[in-house]
Amino acid sequence: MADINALKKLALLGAIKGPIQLSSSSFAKHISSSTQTASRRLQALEREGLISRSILPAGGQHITITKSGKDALRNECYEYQKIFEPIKNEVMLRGEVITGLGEGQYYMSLEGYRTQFKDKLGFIPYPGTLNLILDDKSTVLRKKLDEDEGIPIHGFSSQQRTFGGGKCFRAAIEGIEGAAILPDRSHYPNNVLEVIAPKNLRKMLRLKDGGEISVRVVL
Amino acid sequence: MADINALKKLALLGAIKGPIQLSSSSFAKHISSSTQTASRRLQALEREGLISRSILPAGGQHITITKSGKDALRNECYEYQKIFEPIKNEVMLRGEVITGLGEGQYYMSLEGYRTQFKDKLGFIPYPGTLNLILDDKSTVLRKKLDEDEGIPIHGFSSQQRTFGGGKCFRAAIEGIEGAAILPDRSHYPNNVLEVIAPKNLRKMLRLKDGGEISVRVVL
DNA sequence: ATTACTAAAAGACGAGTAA
DNA sequence: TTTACTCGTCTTTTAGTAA
Repeated sequence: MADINALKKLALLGAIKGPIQLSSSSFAKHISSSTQTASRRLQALEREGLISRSILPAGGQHITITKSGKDALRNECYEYQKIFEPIKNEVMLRGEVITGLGEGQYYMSLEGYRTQFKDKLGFIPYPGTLNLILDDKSTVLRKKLDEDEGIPIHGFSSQQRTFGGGKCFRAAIEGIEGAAILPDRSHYPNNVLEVIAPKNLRKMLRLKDGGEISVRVVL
Repeated sequence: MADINALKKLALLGAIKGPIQLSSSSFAKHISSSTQTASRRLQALEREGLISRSILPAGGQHITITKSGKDALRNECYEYQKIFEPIKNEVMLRGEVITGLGEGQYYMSLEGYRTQFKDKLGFIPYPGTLNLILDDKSTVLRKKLDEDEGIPIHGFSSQQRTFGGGKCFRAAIEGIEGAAILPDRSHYPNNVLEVIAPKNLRKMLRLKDGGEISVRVVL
């Protein structure tokens, strides 16, 4: 694995938000090394896909941290938080409502899923999922759901095709009982959270795209 | 600087809470290295005062992360959090009320400090400080106060002795207006926060030692 | 001024081994 | 079994240099 510390320094210099202009020599000071090593670090980080750069003809370079670079940093952050955070059996996640791919409605209408949710969560989900794009802090905390086994939802097959499994967690969406669902093979990036509830959450909470809500997920 | 990653692993194995029993060979697996390197890592961490160990005659060793080891981890944690946390001009700190060294009462009665607080905060502090022992999460966040310049409080001299300076921050203690004070040379470890207010906080909030309160510090 | 190569110095690694 | 030494090897670093 590449030098995560160098990546951290770049993030702290602002490369997490957008491209920053930086020369190898000035970066060398930040990581207290020679310019050669600084240059090599940047090469290595680029090679591993953690940053992307464009060397400027005038000198210096534009550096941005890529998605997988952010993931690596998020993971580190999460591990350090785990050291100091008290062990809780719940996570508070905040995010912005977005319109999903529309497939949630289809899946939630299938008997194979509906009966499982009924049995395991005690409610029949409203046909449709509410999708949230989590803020950065919540995206870090969301990793906790990956580590926990949660309530398993099994896949099944119809004559035409197979439907994948996953897991879910009881959750309170702005106080309303529901669940967060994590398909084994999600179509969404890790900063998107799918939630379901017995009722239409969009209507009940009068939500529009871009509206911010918080979800308390119980592990 | 020593291998912070090895220290992180030890923390995740529980060495932050108390001594853990661990052999070099089992630690080797956790850091994916040879037993020799694992042994060397532990030696290095001990040499730098980040962990303390006692090698057991039966084999294996007891390992605890020291105070300065915790500080190093807290610092890492804080830096990673800074990457993802939105830039806020306030920090929420939580902690437990403790009885301090009693010197707060003396210092807060001195004109040299009282007039400065009056001028800079707009209130004359009640003679006495309330001391909080912060929880781990808050201790990490408290570092933000170290980095900010805050409102400076200058030192002064009487004929007998000199009194040190420091800085303070406006704060709301359970909603009551006050301030957090950070002497340049504090007698307290970094998980203790001293707060002042125009009134006697202990009385107003009916606080006893061990009572938990939260302080919103404005930067 | 840059970036990034090559080559020599420094450092880290794991095998073998002692206690 | 352990911990931790030495030693040969491999890796990483910096100095020097080119583009």
